[in-house]
Amino acid sequence: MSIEKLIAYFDRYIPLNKKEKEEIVSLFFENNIKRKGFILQENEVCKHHTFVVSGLLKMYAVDRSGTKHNIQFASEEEWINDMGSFHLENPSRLYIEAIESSVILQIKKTDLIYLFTHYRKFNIDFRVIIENKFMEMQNRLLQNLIYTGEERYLLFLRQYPTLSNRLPNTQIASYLGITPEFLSKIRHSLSKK
Amino acid sequence: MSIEKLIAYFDRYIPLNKKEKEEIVSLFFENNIKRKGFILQENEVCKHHTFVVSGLLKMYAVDRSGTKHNIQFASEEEWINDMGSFHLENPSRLYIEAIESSVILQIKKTDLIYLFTHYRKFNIDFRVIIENKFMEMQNRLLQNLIYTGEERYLLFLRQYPTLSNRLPNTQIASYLGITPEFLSKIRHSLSKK
DNA sequence: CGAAAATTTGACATGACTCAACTGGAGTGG
DNA sequence: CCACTCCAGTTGAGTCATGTCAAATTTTCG
Repeated sequence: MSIEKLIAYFDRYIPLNKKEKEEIVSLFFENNIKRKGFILQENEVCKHHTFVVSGLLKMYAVDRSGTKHNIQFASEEEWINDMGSFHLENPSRLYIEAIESSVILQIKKTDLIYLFTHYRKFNIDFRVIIENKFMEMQNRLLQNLIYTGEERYLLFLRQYPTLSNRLPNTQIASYLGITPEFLSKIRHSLSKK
Repeated sequence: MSIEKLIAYFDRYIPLNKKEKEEIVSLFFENNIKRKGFILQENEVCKHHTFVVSGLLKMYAVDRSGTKHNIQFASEEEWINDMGSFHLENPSRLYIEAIESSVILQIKKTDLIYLFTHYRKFNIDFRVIIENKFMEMQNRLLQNLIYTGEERYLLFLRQYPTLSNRLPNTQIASYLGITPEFLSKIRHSLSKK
């Protein structure tokens, strides 16, 4: 069962007692998303927080000219949602789409808040999760400011070797903030070294 | 007294009782930072979380060629630290420097953790603070991916009108991820409209 | 007042984008 | 399981946004 993966995940950081495990089982629900399926689209309110059991999702924004910009990927044991829309309950400007067919576990906002108010543990755990995401985001911003496309590509390969293999280059380019054509040229010039 | 500003700040979001106020008074300590003074430099571990009572600070990274890249500003009623270094206790790669002479209140990591473990309130409050910072950071990343320098400059003026007036253009350019020269050209071309 | 920093300006260089055309391989329906 | 479509990847020519460097000018703060 997928829910056991989530329990094992929590258990690793904040050992859970029986009652807490039961809460998890009753509050999270499972979903299967096919390749190219969406769990969030522009103008919807992001109503759930999502834990990825297996598969791979991407979150992206679409600009005026229709170009997609990947903000985040989420694979096994990672969390994803549009935090802005989730907390403020306003329409999202983002999409969350499955790159591979995926199994996910979701929780409604009210239920997550229930967990936060009744169990200090979860509050701490989610604070730490988000602190980590914040640092990752800050690093990425810095890398975008400091490094060229080629350097960012090499850093990405080093930092996410597994992901690199699962992702088409188009998706990597969109994440790095360059065009697929330019990434192709980067790869060509790297191969000559 | 500065500490009252901090108490008023907390009080606004999470009303505090007498005991909690006393904890705040005893755990935070005041510091005066002169213009161009540092509260964090590269290779130091970031040992404190900092609340700005008055003044203005910036956090930045320095790249290979010596160029500074502003990551964040913090003025009245805002928090600043290098979260990575603070939590993992490893040497920071960032600087935090006063742009204006500032009055700040600081708390040691161990004391902050004491607050987190003994008062659910603070845990929730800091989770919300960081969620907001995360969203801000994500927005900024997106803006950097989607918009040109000129567009980002106009967005900055609109989003932070007060800050824009207090900051030299050099600092704004560094935050936007463009050179001061290029910002100057942008301003010139805007003035002709 | 005087030094240091900020701003401006111009000539030139380059990283990265756009558009269009071509190729090859992967997924899908019959 | 084959044929077909379609999408990812590649390549090249031309262009644009932004950077670099250097020098002159103005502003700011101690």
